[in-house]
Amino acid sequence: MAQSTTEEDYLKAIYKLSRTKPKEVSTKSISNVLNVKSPTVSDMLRKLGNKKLIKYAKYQGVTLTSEGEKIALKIIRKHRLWETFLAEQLKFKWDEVHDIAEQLEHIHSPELVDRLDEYLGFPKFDPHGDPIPDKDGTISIRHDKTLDQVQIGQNAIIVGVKDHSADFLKFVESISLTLGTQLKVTNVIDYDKSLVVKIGNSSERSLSNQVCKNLFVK
Amino acid sequence: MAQSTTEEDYLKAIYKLSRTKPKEVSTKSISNVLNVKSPTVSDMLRKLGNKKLIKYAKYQGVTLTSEGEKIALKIIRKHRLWETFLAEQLKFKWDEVHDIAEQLEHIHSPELVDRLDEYLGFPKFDPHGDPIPDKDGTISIRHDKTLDQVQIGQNAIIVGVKDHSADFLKFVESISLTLGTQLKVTNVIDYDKSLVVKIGNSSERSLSNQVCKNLFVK
DNA sequence: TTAAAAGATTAGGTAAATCTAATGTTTATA
DNA sequence: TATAAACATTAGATTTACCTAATCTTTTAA
Repeated sequence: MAQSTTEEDYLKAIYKLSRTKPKEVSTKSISNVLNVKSPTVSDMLRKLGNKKLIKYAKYQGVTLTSEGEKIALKIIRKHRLWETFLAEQLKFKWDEVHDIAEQLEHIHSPELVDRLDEYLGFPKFDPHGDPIPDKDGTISIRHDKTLDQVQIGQNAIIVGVKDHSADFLKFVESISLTLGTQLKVTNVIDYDKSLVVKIGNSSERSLSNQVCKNLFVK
Repeated sequence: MAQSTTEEDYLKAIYKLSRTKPKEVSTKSISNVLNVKSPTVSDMLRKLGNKKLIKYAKYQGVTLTSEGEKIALKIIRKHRLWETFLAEQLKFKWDEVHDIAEQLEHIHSPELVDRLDEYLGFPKFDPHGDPIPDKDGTISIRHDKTLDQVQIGQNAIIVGVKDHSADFLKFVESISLTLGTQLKVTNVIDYDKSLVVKIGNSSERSLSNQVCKNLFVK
């Protein structure tokens, strides 16, 4: 049986939350992510539980069943493939693609997703460096460290972002910190854990700890 | 104020119906096209009337206001641009693109439509030969005759289809009657108004009047 | 020209997804 | 460890888009 786009949004949210936080996902956290009140979430959890897409026991938080995870990964696959299309083919900036992909991810057509994948040359990562699940739902897990973990004197290459907000993306773009950018950590300020880095060949620049924690590097 | 996708579907249906039938569109005809019962249509007409998107007087049929027509044309523009993308870029067959475009036409992003238009090289016609409204909502009107109006001995080129059903499209494709195909009317059977035509360089073939009426030619 | 048929609208109801207010359960801390 | 705070659920209401049954209005045809 098919899902409504609302149900898909919940499954995606639960999937993403279960990656970071403890495995059990709370009603509150879903409510925050989806911008709905908690009773709304409770209702939907009961519904998804009945459909066997999540494991739900009242007051205990939820986890996806393998069926639920499969659906979540399909949505994420579509989202990231569309983001790639928008950025690479239609030349949207990386802070513009998210909202449009948020709509496109709900287009239903298995054939379309796979053709798009092929059209784009089976990309492994989206414009933000996030891995794209393949046709079978296999997704590679990110093992990269964040920039705040890089030692003084070492080099790093930007391979992804943790914060996907347009604000953050616009900021890092404005200082030329796009994917693939090389940089070198020239100093660490103990006081506020900010870093001084040299971006490419330009002059040095200070980056707050908050910024560094949101940049994946290799 | 924005429209729901349902409202958009109604506006598009009214636009299309007002092209063929008399200018005033009936509740019944909308109900047929959208596969909903007439009371549902009545409700929606009242709503669209309040929003000034249609001119609606009970029992009198409806017409679009210029605001309503503007919206309908935007949807049609999106639909036909997406169909073009699906057929030309993703290599879908012309009977496969409609259903997917039916979903894609509701993606909301003015920027996206215009970039897609540019990406495709500002196409004037979609894969079925239907004109694509431009950015300002200007649409060229089809003046082409249908194949049943071609005289014996004359040549014709397929430039469009009137029936967009997958069944019809599959059939005409199966006998190589795609857009741009040249043919010659070699005989007209008075009895059932069927035509005998020579398609390209292949052998002759009979086409029923119903088929001929659904093929636009030049 | 009027009565039956066709078509349109109103009345009343349902399901999905949301909300607020009230109540129940867990967790954290005084 | 008792209790306040935080969190989750239930109860009841709303909106949108749909339905069926009943009632109007218009059209058609006898």
